[in-house]
Amino acid sequence: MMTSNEYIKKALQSLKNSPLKTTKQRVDIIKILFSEGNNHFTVEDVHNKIEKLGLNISLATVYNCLNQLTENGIVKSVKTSCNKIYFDTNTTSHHHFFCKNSSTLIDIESKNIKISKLPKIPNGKKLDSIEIVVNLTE
Amino acid sequence: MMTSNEYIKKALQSLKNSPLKTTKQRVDIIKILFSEGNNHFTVEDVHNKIEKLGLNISLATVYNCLNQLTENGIVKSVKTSCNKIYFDTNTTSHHHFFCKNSSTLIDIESKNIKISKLPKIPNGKKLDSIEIVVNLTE
DNA sequence: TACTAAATTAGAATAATTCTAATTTACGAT
DNA sequence: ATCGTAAATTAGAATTATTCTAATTTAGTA
Repeated sequence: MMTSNEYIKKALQSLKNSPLKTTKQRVDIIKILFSEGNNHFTVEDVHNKIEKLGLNISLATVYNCLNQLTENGIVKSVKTSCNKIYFDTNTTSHHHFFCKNSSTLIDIESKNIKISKLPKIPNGKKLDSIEIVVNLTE
Repeated sequence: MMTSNEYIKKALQSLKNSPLKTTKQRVDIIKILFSEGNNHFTVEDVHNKIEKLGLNISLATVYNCLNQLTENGIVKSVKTSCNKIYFDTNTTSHHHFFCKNSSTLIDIESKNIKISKLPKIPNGKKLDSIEIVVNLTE
């Protein structure tokens, strides 16, 4: 199990290895995202934390930053049956519980869910990814 | 295999059996939705067909109608990794291919996909539904 | 230290959807 | 058949999430 500092360090290293510049805003956002290890955030969540910390990062930057971290494999984005995009600090292949009442995501490790039969992929297309969401109620 | 008229008749009967009133607009929209059997529509798709047919149904009504048909089990709604809600005339339990390039949905029959292992449902929650989306590229 | 492409920013723009409040309609009761 | 009423429809405003724009600032290389 990694400590939160290790998660942050690792993510900052990925940022350095990416073509993205290491700006103050990106470092602050990465610290917020990875301060609790694997976690899920909406843009709103991140922006709220920024305000609470007294940091001054515009909403546009939060969007830009999260999108670019996603494009560069530092976080992952997840769409759910509510209308917001969630950003996931767990970039390994995995699936999700989604609780409709509380609008929260919970990771399902790959090894804990198994598909034993898949349909034939339509002609001319190729498999990109399989997303499984197990919807929960309270 | 049902004919399109049979699909329409069946849906209109479900409308009659529901607490919803049988209005001209709802009948027109059901005819559009079910005229090709199982199919997927965005609100925009439906509204375009309405315009093309020279019908006069406001966008608000299309939204209201599709939402209420969904609430009453006459259609199903599907969220995809693009940001639109799709309405699905197939109300049986099934899954989807989603082609990211063309933004199209294709049904996967329940029997053609099988989950052989499921994680433990978190305490205090209960299983609502499992949504599997097999994302495709061209 | 200076240069330049990239990043940040505020605010406008867009896109999908929902809300509002006035008008119209479906349909059960008369 | 007609009436009364709750439900449905409507146009347009409002909201929500997100992206765009264009001016300013900054990171990192030369």
